[in-house]
Amino acid sequence: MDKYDHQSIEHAWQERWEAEGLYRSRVDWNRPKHYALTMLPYPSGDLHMGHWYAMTPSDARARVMRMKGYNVLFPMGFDAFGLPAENAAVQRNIHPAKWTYENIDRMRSQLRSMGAMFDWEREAVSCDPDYYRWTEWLFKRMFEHDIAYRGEAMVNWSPTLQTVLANEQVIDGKDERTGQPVVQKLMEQWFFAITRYAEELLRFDDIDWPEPIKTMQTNWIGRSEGAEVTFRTEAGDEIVVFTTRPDTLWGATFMVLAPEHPLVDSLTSEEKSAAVSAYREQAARQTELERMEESREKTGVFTGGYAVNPVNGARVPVWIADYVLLSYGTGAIMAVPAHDQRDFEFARQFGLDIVPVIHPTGEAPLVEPDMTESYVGPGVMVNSGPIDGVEATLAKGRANPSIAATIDWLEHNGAGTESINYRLRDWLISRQRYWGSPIPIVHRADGGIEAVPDDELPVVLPEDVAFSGRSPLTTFEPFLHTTDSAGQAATRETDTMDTFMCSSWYWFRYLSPHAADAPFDPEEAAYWLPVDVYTGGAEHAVMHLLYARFFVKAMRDMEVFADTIAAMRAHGRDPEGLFEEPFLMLRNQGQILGEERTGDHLVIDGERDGERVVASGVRVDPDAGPGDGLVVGELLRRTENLLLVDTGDDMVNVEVPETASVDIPDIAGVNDVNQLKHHLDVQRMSKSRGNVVNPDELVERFGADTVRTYLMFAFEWQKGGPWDSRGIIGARRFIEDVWKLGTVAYAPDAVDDEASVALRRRVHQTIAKVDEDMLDFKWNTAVAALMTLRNDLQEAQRTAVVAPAVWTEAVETLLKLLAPIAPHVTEELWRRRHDESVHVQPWPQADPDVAREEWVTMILQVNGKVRDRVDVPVSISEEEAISIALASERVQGFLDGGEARKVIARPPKIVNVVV
RNA sequence: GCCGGGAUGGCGAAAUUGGUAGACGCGACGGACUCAAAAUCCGUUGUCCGCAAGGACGUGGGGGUUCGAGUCCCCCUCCCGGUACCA
Repeated sequence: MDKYDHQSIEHAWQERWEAEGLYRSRVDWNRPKHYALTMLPYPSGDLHMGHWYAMTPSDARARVMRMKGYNVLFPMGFDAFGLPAENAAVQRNIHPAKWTYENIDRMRSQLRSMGAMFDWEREAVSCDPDYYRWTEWLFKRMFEHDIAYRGEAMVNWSPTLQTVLANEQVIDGKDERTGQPVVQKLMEQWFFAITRYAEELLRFDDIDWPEPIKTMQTNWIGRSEGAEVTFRTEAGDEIVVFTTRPDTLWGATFMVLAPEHPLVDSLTSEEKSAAVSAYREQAARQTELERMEESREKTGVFTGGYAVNPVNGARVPVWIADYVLLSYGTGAIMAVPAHDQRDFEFARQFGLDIVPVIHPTGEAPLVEPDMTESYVGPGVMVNSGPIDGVEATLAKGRANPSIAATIDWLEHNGAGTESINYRLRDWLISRQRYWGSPIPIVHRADGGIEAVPDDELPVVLPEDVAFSGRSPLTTFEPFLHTTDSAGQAATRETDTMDTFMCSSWYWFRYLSPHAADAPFDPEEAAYWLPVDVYTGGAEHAVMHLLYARFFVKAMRDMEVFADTIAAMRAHGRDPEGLFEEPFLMLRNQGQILGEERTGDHLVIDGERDGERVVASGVRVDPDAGPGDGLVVGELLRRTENLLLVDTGDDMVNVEVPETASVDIPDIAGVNDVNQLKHHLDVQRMSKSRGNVVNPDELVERFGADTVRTYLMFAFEWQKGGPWDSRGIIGARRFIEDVWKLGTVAYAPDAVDDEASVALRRRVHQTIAKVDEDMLDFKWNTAVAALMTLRNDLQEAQRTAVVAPAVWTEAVETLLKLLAPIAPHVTEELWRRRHDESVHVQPWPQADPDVAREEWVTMILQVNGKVRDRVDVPVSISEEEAISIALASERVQGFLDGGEARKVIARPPKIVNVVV
């Protein structure tokens, strides 16, 4: 028996699989297809644990499907445009293309070390002209169908990055990548009309996606039912407002416009003009961040103008305030302070009228001066003319009687219409950046724009450019100057596309990455589409996954799939419903965090103040013992400047005032409380925290099979969790044990039929368990079941009484079931026994008759507490079960000579005797 | 604040969806092998009481439903993710 040497085995098999083309996937209409997709990585430089965690289980499942007889496509590529490459260019004077392709080369070889069944012939790289030619082509189709349009809009401008960001990329008024503030700026930009698909994007009927993702997308789209109501200014201009509560119109006592609203100028009276423009300037200067950091106190100014409430002719003052956003609804609201908390606060702030129009259910009528907050509960409409007495419920839209009545009234009287509003805004795809797909548009001398002809695509990024801060496209003359369709001088569009554009269609390019006359080959697409299962991180819940869905729906409407549908029909496949959604099934993995650590060992000097200690000095010293300070112990928890310290026999609360000194020898410079490490402080892995676990080193030391097995075993996949470097040894022992079982010469001393039957039973139970768990993404329990089979095989080897055929079936089943998880070691062991690859073996099938247990342990309870256990045949009847239970000595003891009041029997599981 | 998800041994986690709580693994402890250590093998390992047989307690906290609750219902606490003046 030779020793398990993971390095030689893994290298050898990776090379041989590649040479044999084991993982090439070809269209074969005689076999069912399975398109498994895992999110493509950004080529940042090195593959990290997160990639392994996401990809290797996805690979394992694809392998199971393959062994189950499916023709499986499992491709890989790189999402290669983006800002980091450009930053590298500026900082290190290396061309973005060079930086990107070098990273791709390194990551490709790291990906190969996983031993995954990626079909590298189908690799697609989004920054290849071969690829972005078709990104441009898709943009052009969008342009032709008016889905892509040019519009002026308040945009999120990042002064740091010198570019515009999508709403999805702005978190808390800061850029999600750099954390730098973002300001509002009016600019002409390219948009995709994703809002046109809002309604369709809310439907998830035919796809199997996690509920949280569906909820997040639904919230992001933010559908609101209500009405648009037209108010008229005294100058005769119309102000349209959107409201979800048209029934409260009779309580509208003023209006508020967004500071940027176009009607502000004409509304503003002369004496208010200075105050209004001052307020508008101040609002424009503010970043979103500043708006949020401000106290929630409402600000605003009166324009001096008035409008007329169309339901009752009331004259209402028009204000401007920054709590009304130009980009949502119509940029103007009717304010109903009695029944909207924001309006209420505003009205109190500026002494505006508050008129209640809902009489709360079961309470006294609202009296304005006594109100301390708005009333948003149910009741009956009052002071509301035609809808007085109508019930107002908590239901939204027409489901609420008062809203339905009001909408009918508005429509009948021409004052408004039923309307639906979305929080979702059109997708801003312009980026003032170099390293992205060019937008194939030229600007004519006459100010018009036109698309670059298809046969001139792609508009190629010029290579020989210099990088500073701004995009070189804006100044590089050879790129800038071109001619339009009439041969006149024209300039190129210098914006490039958001990289989410590239990743919104990449799974189509995988089908035929070299196709020269279409984004994808209809013959390939007709067979492989749609994607059957998609795996990746939940952080893409609203951006990538929403854009991807939008793209497929838009492509469908632009008839990009016409040839594919024709090809499907030619092959007898029904295309109905196959081009509505990109990914039929979606599953998200969690995140692997940095390793847990113990808290700092602290020495604290200071004074006791009742229960707590107020520190004068805090020092980290691992060697300190009791008596070295007032409080000595491990830091368990820190909340702001409050520490919870475990001294070994007590928990002490310590307050660390700003004046206290903090000394952490490992961290240079002046230290503060925030730098103290507390117990169980787990964080995302990052270079700056120094808690990155490098998969390359683990693969070198333990082997890819062990790393794969451990990642699948140690976590609940959807959840993730902190890395534990101690646990990996368990996976390694398991792989080594499999090696020993697979290489040992088994020769029983004697054969015991009962032991043989028992082992076979366990084998078939394991098949059923692993099969179910692997399809259901429960890798941890699948591996646990295989470990249990390992334990049984070791036992069988020790006792040496099972029949050789049973032993062989057990070992070979273990190899086949483990092959998707640990593809190298199982291949080596299998090929020592057989000529073919283990990876093309049929997936084992559980025989229920073999797996069935004959005897089980029945639980005997008295008053619901377990008092005895007895082995019974599974077929035991209720009567037999009860008589066995009552005959039990232990049960008798609790009966104490008396009668059972009641006996509940669930044979053969349990009998509960109630006394 | 609102919307999701969660809390089970020293640790990662299981639990056929109302029926033996803690499978599987890590760690720890004891033993074997060894001059010794590592590796490996065997055993123990929820807590408490008990020499033992056994008993009591135990799935974040409090109540409830049930013969029986980690699982269902109500209330509360804490943690994670998303989102936030959306009219």
